[in-house]
Amino acid sequence: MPKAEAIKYFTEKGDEYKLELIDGLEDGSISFYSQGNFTDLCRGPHLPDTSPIKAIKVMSVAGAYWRGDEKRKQLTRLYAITFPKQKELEEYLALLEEAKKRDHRKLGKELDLFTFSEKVGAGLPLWLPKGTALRERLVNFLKTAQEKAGYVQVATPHIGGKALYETSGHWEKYGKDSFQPIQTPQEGEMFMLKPMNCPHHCEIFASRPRSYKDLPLRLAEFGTVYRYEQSGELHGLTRVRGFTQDDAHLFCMPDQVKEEFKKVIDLVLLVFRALDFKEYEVQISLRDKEDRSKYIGSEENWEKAERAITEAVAEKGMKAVVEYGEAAFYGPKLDFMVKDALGRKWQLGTIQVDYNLPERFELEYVGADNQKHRPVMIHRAPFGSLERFTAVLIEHTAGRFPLWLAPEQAIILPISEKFNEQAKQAAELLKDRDIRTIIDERNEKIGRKIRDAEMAKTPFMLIIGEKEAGAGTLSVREHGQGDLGTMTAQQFQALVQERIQASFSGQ
RNA sequence: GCCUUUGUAGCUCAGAGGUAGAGCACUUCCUUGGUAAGGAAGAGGUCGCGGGUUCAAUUCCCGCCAAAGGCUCCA
Repeated sequence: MPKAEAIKYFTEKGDEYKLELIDGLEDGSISFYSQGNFTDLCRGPHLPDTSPIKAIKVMSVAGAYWRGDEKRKQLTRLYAITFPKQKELEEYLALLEEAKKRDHRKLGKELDLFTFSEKVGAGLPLWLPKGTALRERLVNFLKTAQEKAGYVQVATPHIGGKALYETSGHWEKYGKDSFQPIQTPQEGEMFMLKPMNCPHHCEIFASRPRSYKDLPLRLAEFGTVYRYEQSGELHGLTRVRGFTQDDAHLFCMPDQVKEEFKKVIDLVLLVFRALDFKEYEVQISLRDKEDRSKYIGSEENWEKAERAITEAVAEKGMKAVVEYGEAAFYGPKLDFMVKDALGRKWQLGTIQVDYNLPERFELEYVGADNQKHRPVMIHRAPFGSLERFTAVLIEHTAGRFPLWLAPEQAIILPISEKFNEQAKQAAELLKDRDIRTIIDERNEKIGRKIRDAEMAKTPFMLIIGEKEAGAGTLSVREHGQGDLGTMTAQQFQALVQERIQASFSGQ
């Protein structure tokens, strides 16, 4: 249809939205499609005809901003799904049901990992003992890996003077949308809850003169930060207002950037491999192509930073997608995206090259030439945040954590109360052998104890009855597998160690 | 923040203008049982919070808070 005719058609219909769309279309590329007596502007075709549509279900309704712009009006969007066969629709719905069972919010509650309290506040997770046990293991795992990679740990406070964020640019960029400054009895004195760790780390770098011999300086901190996320964005542990980043800032000389960046890629991949994350997308997050006002720093710095990332990725031989407009305001990023149970993508690991904050904080080191030089910063977090990482881990494993991470690795199940004493002795023995063990001392039958332990997804169940008490052995049952037979505590320990080692060597 | 929906016991949920109910969990007792739920009794709730309408509100209306699915945002 010619453009003029299309405009006439929608003017008569009084459809301002379609008129706006036509306005942006080339004359000659304007097509209409009809279905029955319904005719509308459509780029089409989606289907040759409607015959394959046999099963339809409306999934949800939601408001959606016109053309994705939150300053524009919101229209009602209907989400519906169709299949050629009713059975396929049912299968798809069953699949969704299965995915919901892996939902970390549901499993987090069932497995006693974390909780929320209205009194504490939305988006402020409370880690329960079992969740904390898991979290601490993740932390220790990464700390060990980082120590090997030449990182040093630092610790900084949860707040920082407002001036710190004026220097970094965070105040200007996010100040209004942040938790507001904290006042003190001292007139005019203000502190911010820290939304990032980098400014504090910059000050550590600046705390004394640095030599090129000190570089790269790798400052690591499991730093808890607070961001006032929009209320509608909060989502379980994946999007929260208080979270702990496995953060580090690497201060390097310009010619060290690429090499350091590649080493960080290796660290992220090590983490993903250890946790069996096989499906992830590597995303190069660059600036918005049109709107450059969102970013700080010179064109030259940005180009250098983007080049460092692109080249490092190419030299690593990694497949990556490029997304424009996804960069941080101070620099481009390499993001590792992983999907949750329902297929929603989340950013976990991130590595960022930053020429700008060192400039803003006037960071310097003395080079071999005895001249002052500006370092380059790499911001990086392999997990991203412990909260989000744990959430995705729960959904990937459906709560059946790798043995080395399981809050409880074994549960001792006495056949009857008569064997509780022997169970306690066995538990002590296993704890001495560094196996996290609990006992089910309840007055219940063995079938019941096994059922509950299976539901709690405890990796190993150790049954002690008359036979075992007499022989000094344990009957071992593996979660989801069944009876493995009897063995001594020593043999069981060997089994556990073997399993843990296997999970680290990629089976 | 915006749109739609939801909020009843620790959990999953039923209920109705006349001050609440089930299953599981919990406590006690009986049972001492060998690989996925033994039996009985008991206890447990300001029906998210604050207003309003009404003789009477947990139920109807308004506001707030929180949650779910989207949109927008994400240092």
